[in-house]
Amino acid sequence: MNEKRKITLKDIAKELKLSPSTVSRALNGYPSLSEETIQLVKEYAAKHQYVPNTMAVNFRKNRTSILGMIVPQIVHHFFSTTISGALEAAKKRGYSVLLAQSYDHLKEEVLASQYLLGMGVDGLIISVSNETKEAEHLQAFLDEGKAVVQFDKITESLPSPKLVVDDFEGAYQATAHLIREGYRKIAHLSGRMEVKNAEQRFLGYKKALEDHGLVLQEEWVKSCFDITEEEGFSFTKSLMESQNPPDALFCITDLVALGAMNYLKSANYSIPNQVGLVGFSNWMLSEFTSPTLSSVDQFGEEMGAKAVEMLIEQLQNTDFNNTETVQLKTKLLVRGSSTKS
Amino acid sequence: MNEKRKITLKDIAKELKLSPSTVSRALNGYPSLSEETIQLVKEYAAKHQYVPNTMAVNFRKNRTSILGMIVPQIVHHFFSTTISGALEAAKKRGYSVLLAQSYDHLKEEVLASQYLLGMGVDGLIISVSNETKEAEHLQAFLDEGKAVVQFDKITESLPSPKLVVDDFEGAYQATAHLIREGYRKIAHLSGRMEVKNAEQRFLGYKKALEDHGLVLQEEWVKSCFDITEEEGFSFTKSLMESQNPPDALFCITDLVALGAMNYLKSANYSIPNQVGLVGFSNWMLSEFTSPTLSSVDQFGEEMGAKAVEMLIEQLQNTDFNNTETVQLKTKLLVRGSSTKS
DNA sequence: TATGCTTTTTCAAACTTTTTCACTGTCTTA
DNA sequence: TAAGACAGTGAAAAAGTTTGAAAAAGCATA
Repeated sequence: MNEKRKITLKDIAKELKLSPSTVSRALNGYPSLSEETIQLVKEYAAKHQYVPNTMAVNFRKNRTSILGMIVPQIVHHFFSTTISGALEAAKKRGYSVLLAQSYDHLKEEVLASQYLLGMGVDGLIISVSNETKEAEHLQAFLDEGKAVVQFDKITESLPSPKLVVDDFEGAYQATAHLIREGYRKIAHLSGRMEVKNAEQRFLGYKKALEDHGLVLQEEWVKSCFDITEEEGFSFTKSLMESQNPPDALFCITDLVALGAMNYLKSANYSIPNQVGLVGFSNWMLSEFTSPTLSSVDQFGEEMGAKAVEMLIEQLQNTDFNNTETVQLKTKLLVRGSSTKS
Repeated sequence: MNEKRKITLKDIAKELKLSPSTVSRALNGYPSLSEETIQLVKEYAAKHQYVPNTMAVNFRKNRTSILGMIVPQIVHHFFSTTISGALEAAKKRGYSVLLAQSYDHLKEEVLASQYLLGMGVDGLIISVSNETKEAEHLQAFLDEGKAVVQFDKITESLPSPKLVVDDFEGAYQATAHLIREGYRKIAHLSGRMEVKNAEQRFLGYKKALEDHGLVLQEEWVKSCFDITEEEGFSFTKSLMESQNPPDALFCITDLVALGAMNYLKSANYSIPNQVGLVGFSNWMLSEFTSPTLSSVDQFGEEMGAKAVEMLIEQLQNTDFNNTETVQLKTKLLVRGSSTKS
C-alpha cells in the first residue's frame, strides 16, 4: 500500500543511457562534463524528484553528517537554548545533531558518548558533567578521527577546542554593578570550586571587590553542591541569620538566586532596597519573578551555533591539534532585583 | 595520526577462517549454528572490540534507526521535557532522535519535515504548528512507508496515531477547583479556537461552569493569538478594568497566567485573595513565582516516551491504518495562586 | 596519417553487512 | 536402504553511490 519506490541514480543512468558515474558527477558538479549532459541529467533528476539515498552516501563516504551533542540536561533553559542554536547552525551547514544527556553524572556521560560513537556521529559537542575529571571516553572520539568541541563546562584533560563564557568578566560586572548601586556587604553563593566556571565566577567576584576596596569575607561565600533552588534558599537563610548579614547576593545561577529571593521574601526582606540580588545565566524565569531578577546573559543560541561552527571547521581541516579556548562575552541585564529605588 | 583502523566483520572472518556470513550469524544470534562457533566468534569480537559499522548496517537494512521529531520550539519547558522523555525511550529501544523546530510556522515545518525525510529517518514524531491545517508534507512520510505519530498539537487531516493530553478534563478540573475555592466570576484566557487543544480547554472550562450552575460570560473569554506573557498582561488589564471584572482567571498556559499575575500585582490586586489564578502545563517557573502558580501538569516526559513507543510499534507492525487517538491524563497541581487563605 | 593533447565518458572496484541459496554431511524414518 | 530432514557452513549477490584509472572521442598540429 505504501512504499512508493524511490528513483535511484542507477535508474537515471539506465534511462538516459549514461553510466552511473556520469550521472553522479553531473549531479555533484564535477568539472569536465559537457554542459549538455549536465543539463540533461539535472532536468531528468528534477523531473523525477531524485533524492540521493542518504544511507548509501553515508556508507560510501564513511561519514554520517551527524554531530553528537551531550549536555547535562535538556530540560534546562540555558542548555535548551544552546541546543536550539546548535541545531540551526548545523542545519545551515548540512549537518544534523543527535542529542544525549548526562544528568551531570559521569557514568551516564560515558554511556551517552559510547552510544553516540556507536551511532557513527562525525564529531561531538559536549558540556561535561560536574563529575568529569578524566576523559578517556572522549579521547575515544579523537582516536577514531572524530573531532570534539567542549563548551560551557569543560575539562582540561581532553586536548580539544573549547568554548566558554567569560565567567570571570561576567561575575566581575555583576559584582561591580552591585557595588555601584551602593551595596557594600556582598555575599556570593558559588558552586563547587573544582568546576571551572564556578571558580571563574568566584574569582571575578573577588576581583571586583578588591578593585573597589572591599574586603572579601570568607563567611559570605557559600558553595552550592547541586546548584538548586533549595540550596539558594537555605544558604541565604543562614547568611541572613548570621551576626553579620550581607546586603546583597551574587548567585552562581538564576535558580540559586531564586531560592535566595524566595527566602528573602518569606522573611520579609525588601528586594532590592534591603538586599540586592544578581543571578547568572538569564533563565527565562528571571524576567518574570517579582521583582524581576538581574542576571548575566550567556547568549546560549550563539554559543551553540559557535560550537557547531568550531566542530565543523575541525572536521574540514582535520586539524586535530587545535586546543584553543574561545571565550564569549556576557552581558549584564540589570533588572529590578538590584536597582535601589 | 588519528584514525585507528576499526576491525570489521570481514577481518574476523578471515582471522578465524570462517565466512563473513557465519560471523554475521554468530553475532546476531542466528539459530542453527554450533555453540562452539558462536562462542569462538563472540569471544574474538569482544576481545578485539568489534563494533558493527552503523552505516553499512543502515545501508544494508535500508533503515537508519533514527526517528525525527519536530516541535514548535525546543526552548520551551513543556517541549524540552517531551524531548527528554522521547530521547530516553528511544535510546532504550535502540533508536535515536533527530530534532527540528518549526517556530510554530507552517513554512518552517515543511522545511523541517523535508529535511528530516532527506536525512532518512525511519519515522516522525510531530507536534504541528498552529498554522498547520493541511498535511501534504507529512503525508510524504506515509507515502514513503515511514510512520508518523502526532502529539500535543495535532491535525486531523493526517491519518496517523495521535497522542494528546486530555485537555478537556484538565481544564475542567482547573475550573472546578477555582469554583470549589469560592471563586464565581471566572474568566478564561484561551488560545485560537481552531487549535484543537485550545478548543478543548475552552470546552472543559465551559462544562465545569455549567455543571456548577454558573453562566459563561462571553466577555470573560479572551483569545490569545500568540500565547505570550504580554497577551496575558494586556487581556487581564482590560478584563479587570471592565465594568464587570472577574474574580479568577483560568489561563491556557502558565506563561499567559504569568502575564496575568504580573498585571494583577502591578495593579495591586491580591492573589489569591482578590483574584485566583490557574495556569496550564506546569512550566518550571510556576513553582517559583510569588505566589506559586497553580497549574495543570501534562507529564511531558511520559508523553515524549509514549510517542516514541507508539511510533516504534507502528514501525514494527507496519500497521499504517492505525489512527487512534490516545489521551493522557493530566494532574492539577494546586499551589498558592488559587487557594484562598 | 600519425601523434599528441584535451575533453568527456565509462569501467570496475570499493565500502560492510545481511540474506538467499546451495552444499555437505549426519541422522531419522518409512 | 533409499528418501528425507536437518544442522552447520560457505559462496555469492545485493544494496546506491563515489572515485581513480582507463578508455574513447574529438580536434589540432606536425
